[in-house]
Amino acid sequence: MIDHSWFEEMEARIPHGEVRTRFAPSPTGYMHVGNLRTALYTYLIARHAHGKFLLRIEDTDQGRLVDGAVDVIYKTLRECHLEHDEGPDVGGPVGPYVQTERRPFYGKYAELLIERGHAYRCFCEKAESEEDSGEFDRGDDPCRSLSPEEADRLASLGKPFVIRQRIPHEGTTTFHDEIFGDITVENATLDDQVLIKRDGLPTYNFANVIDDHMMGITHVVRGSEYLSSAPKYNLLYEGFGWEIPRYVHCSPVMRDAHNKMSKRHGDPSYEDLIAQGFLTDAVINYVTLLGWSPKGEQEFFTMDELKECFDLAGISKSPAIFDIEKLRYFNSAYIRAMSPEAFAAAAEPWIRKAVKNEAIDAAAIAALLQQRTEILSEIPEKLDFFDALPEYSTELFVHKKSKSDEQSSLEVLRAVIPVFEALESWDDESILNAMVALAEQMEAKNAKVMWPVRIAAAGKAVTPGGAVEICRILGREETLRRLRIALEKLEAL
RNA sequence: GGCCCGUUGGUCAAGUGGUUAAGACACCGCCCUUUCACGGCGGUAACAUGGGUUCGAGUCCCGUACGGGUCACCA
Repeated sequence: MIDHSWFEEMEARIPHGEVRTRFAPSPTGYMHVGNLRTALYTYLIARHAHGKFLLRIEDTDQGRLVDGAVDVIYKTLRECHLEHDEGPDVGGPVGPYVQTERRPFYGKYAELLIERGHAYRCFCEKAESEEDSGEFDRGDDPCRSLSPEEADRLASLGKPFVIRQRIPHEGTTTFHDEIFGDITVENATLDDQVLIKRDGLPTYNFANVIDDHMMGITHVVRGSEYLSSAPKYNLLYEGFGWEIPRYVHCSPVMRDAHNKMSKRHGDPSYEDLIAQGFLTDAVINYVTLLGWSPKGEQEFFTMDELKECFDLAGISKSPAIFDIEKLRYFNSAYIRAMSPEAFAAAAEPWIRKAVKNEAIDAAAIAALLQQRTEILSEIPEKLDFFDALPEYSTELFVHKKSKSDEQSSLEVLRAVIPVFEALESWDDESILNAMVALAEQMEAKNAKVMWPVRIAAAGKAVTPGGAVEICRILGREETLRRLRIALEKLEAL
C-alpha cells in the first residue's frame, strides 16, 4: 500500500557531490541579529566550498503566520548580499521550497517510517497539560504498543491521531557536531516526539529532517537550542537509512550574560539597525566576528574575503554578547572608508533632518561629517546650530588650551568682524588667512583667534569642523550676524 | 528537577602541555591639532573554583560553583 517507486523518484532528484546548505527561517516579519548571523555562516560555508546556498521557508506553524514576512526575508538577504541559488522565488531541482507546499511529502515519509517500525500513530487526546506527572511520558504511550492492524482500524474509523517517533528504550545515541564534537545521550532520556501533528502538518523536527535530506543538504547550520534534539534526528536518519549531514550548532547571540537578543526585550533587529544608521556591510562584518574568529589578525573583511577564509573551526562554543559599541566602531570605520560622494548621498537625508535651509550645501556638511560620524542617526544632533543659533553661555569662550577667555574673545571678535566684512572672497583660504594674520598681529596662537570665532559661529562647544569650515558654510552674512551677537553678549558682561 | 552544553580582562576573542597569556572594542594618559573626532604612542585589566595526571597545565581527567539550552501536536 505504500508506493515505493515514489520514494525512488524523490531520491533520484537529490543532488550529490557538492556542499549544499540552507537558511530555513520561519517567517516572523523581521530578521534577528542571531538569525542574520546564522544565515551568514550558512551562506559562507556554502560559498567557501563553491557549493549551493538554498532558502527554505518554514511555515508549518499556522498560528504564527505574518503577512509580508517572507518579503522581509528576501529583502534582507538581498541587501546583505546573501544570494541564494535555490528557493521559493528562484526555484530549483528539489522544490517546492516552502514547507506548507511540501505537505504531501511528509505524510508519505511518515508512513514509510511506520512501515519500518520507527514511528506509530498515537490516538491519545491532546495536551495532558503541565504537571500531569502521570507515568505517561516517554515510551509509555499506550498507543506505542498498538498492533499495526488495530492502529489502521482506528485510523479508518476517522479517529484523529498524531504520528510519533518510536525511540528505543535501551542504548545510547551518539552524534557528531562540528562545533561541539561528539555528544552521547541515553535513549531513555529521549521522548517519542510528534512527527506529524493532528492537523496533518509536520513538526519542525520532522520537516527538517525530511527536507534537509530531500534537498541534499550537507551541512545543517542552526542554533544550539536544537542540540538536544539532534540525537532524535540521528535516529530518524538511521531509521530511513539516510546519510547523516554535518551538524553545525551555533551558540546564541546574547543581549547580556543571561538573555538572548530578542525583539521582545527591545533589542534591535537587522532592520532596526539599518534604520538607526548602521551600514549593512558594517553590520555583516561585525556580526560575522561575533562568535567566529579568523585565523590571523585581520578584522575588516569584504564578503569576498569572508568567502575565501571562512572556516568552521573558528566558530566558538560559548554564547557571545552583542556589543553595540563595537558595532559603532566598525560602522565608523566603514563610513570613513566610503567615497565622499557615496557618503554624501547616504548622509544627505540625515543632514536635511536638521538643516532645512536649502541655501546651505548638504554635500559641504557631509565632507565635514564623514571623518567623525559613527552612525548616521547621530548626524542631525551635530548640525542643529546651522538653522538656528542656539542659546549659549559665554563660558564657552573659555578654553585653556587655546588660551582663550571672555576678555580675549571680546578683543578677537572686535578685530575679526571688520576683517571678515572686508574680505574679497569667502572661501576657506581667505577665511583662514584672515584669522592667521590676525593671530600674528595679536602675537597669539592661531587657536586663540579660532576658538572664539567657532564658538560665536556655532554657539556650541563641539562642532563638526573648525572655525573656517563653519564660517564658510554659514556664509558671510550669517557668520557676521552671529559674531555680532557674540560681541554683544561679551560686551554686556 | 533529569539530560546536554558552556566558563580566558567590562565586551569580542587568540591560544590545541613549555608564551613576558596575542589582537580588537571600551576606558585612561601622552602626542598631533582651530573644538570634537581621526591618526600615532603608551597604560590599566583575564585563564570561575578545588583536586588530580605531568618535569611542566589556560590547554588533559574528576568534582564544585555559576551560566545557558532542552524536556510542546513552537520553531
